[in-house]
Amino acid sequence: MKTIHARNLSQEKLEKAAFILKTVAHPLRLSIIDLLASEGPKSVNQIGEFLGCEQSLLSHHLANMKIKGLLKAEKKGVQVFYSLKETDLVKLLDCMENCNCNM
Amino acid sequence: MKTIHARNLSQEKLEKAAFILKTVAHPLRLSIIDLLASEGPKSVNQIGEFLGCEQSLLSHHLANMKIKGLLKAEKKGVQVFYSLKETDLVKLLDCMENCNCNM
DNA sequence: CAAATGTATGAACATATTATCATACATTAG
DNA sequence: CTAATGTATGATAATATGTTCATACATTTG
Repeated sequence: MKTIHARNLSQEKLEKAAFILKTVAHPLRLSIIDLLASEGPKSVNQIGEFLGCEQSLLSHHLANMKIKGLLKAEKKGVQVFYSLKETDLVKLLDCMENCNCNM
Repeated sequence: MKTIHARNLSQEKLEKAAFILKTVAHPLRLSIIDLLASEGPKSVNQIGEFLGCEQSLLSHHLANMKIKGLLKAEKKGVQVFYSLKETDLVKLLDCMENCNCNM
């Protein structure tokens, strides 16, 4: 793919934005963000119970979002509490929530 | 994957949001949206010149975004002018632009 | 130490996404 | 009608993503 010259957004901004959007563009991940945003840090099990999601799948998603810088993790004993690293993510959720895209 | 019970966002909202985010989560697509948002309807060739992108690749992306309800197309002679169908997309761009996510 | 609990990880698989190429189609110009 | 231009499409290939399963690892409890 050739270089992109966007009028308003720089190439770097575009790629960063796409990277974040890609990481977030999944129902389960959105619900995780939604949960952590409104409830604060939660352990893997707690998140799993809230969202009705299996441990392994959840762990994979959490690890991925952590690697990509969206979440942070804090270990307390045998449990790991995840929370939002980038609180700006809430803005994205708000944006989507108020979006009347009729598709 | 089991059902998701998000605290704030309904399952339907979550899937709709993820669908839109997925469609948009690509540098080229973001730049297309950015261009159409600031310049209005543009033909495939015009977009290609602006963004330095090949015809076929661009056509595929445009068709995809059209199918998914983000863009609309109007044929004028041999040319096809694309424009934003969902102007709310601009909000998303603004949101990403103002996001200080340090990743 | 052994067992129980909470979490992570790797393999395997299915599916989706992105890009490229060749070619088809539609419209206008000559 | 033929050629030129603009756009769309299908096939293919490469890569990425999402899910499941089995199992490993770490920590606490008894």
